[in-house]
Amino acid sequence: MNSKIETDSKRELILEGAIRRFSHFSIQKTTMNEIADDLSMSKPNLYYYFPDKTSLVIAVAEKITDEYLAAIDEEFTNSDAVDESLLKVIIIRNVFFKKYYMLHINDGQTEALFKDENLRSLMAGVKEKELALIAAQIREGKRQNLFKTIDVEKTTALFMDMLTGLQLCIGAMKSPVPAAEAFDETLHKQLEVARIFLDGIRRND
Amino acid sequence: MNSKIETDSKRELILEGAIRRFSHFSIQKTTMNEIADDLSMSKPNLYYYFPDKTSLVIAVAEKITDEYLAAIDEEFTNSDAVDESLLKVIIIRNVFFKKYYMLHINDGQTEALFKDENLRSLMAGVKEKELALIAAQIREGKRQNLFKTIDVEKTTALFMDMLTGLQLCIGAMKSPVPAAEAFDETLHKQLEVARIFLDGIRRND
DNA sequence: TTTTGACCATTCAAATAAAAAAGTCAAAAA
DNA sequence: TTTTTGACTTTTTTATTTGAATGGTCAAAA
Repeated sequence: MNSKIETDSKRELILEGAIRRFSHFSIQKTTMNEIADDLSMSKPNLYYYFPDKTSLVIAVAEKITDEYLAAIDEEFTNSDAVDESLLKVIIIRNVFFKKYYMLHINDGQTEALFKDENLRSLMAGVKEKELALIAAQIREGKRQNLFKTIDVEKTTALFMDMLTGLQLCIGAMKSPVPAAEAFDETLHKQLEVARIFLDGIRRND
Repeated sequence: MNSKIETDSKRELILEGAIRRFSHFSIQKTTMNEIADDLSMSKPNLYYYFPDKTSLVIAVAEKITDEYLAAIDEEFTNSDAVDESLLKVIIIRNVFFKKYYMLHINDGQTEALFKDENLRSLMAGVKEKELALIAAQIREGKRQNLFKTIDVEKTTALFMDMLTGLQLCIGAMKSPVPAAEAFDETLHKQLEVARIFLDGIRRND
């Protein structure tokens, strides 16, 4: 009997291989055979660790989104100025978006995958956690009398919708592979609007 | 020889018929035959007034966007409070978006059509004019010392991008025919964020 | 317990055929 | 001369087929 720890590390290896393929080409364009070949293993062996492609995708999504949420959390715990850290989160968002753009985990371009209830609920959960983190930060800003007496939940939702909307503008001018400049332009716009937004909810005494 | 005025009124009749079809079903789903039949005329007769479908579409787009720009202009000339009129513009935008949603003049869903250079430049011109109108209003707000010393052009662009982005969120949850609630939710979000945005650029003495 | 070659079933994409729509023209009607 | 039309051609779109690629299984070996 092999150790659980070795099985886990093999799973980890597969995940990393899958992420490499997924994020260079897309999920749709990478085959299970390619992932197996990259790792010099057979396809059935892959299926020994992951029952099907969907569960592999979900595991990948879980890993990546955990990394993302951890990065935000890290920023919030290590920061003092509330509004500065909110701007930093925008940068973190964009780093991740750029890095894992090809996965199209955000938009519904991965049509077929997104019919899967598990993936849907995973992403819903991530969005919820993300929202909770940002909301906590905004609530803290309110507590510090930095912000006006706003409805924290609603304001947070607006803030996030605004960012997402600006993000979508990138996909709207749908070149199959969006140029690097497009990402940077989006980031820039998001930062500018966020600054105005934060000014808009800032207390002015 | 028939009068020019009669020819023009016939063109107008055709335009109205086309708009009716286009906005109930989409541009793609309405055929030249359907438009002709609606008006009890033959297809070749239609082609006597419009050389091809594209030029008919462009004429329709021109008519509608003129109506839109006129509505904004009207609002701006008849208003006194700058920020109030900016919020009203959001409502006007949404009325038009809802009314002519099926035309998909905004987004690039009308793929084929949008390869047409004439239509592209028309829409670019409309966007430019729209931007100029809003910019004038924001500039007026600045002149009245209502707003901070901001870069009017950049701020206007951000304001519009923010609205467009929020608009796109509607299409992101792409149900083929978006529910009426979705429109209203978008309008509501746009108004809320716009209020915060305007607070953000407002002078606070 | 982990790994694999050989295999099946399903899905996807290229090719093709069928249908529909865009667009033309010569001639008639106004 | 301007406007209108029936009959026709060409182009585009849609449906169908078919062959290859891919996801997924299994019995057997390591």
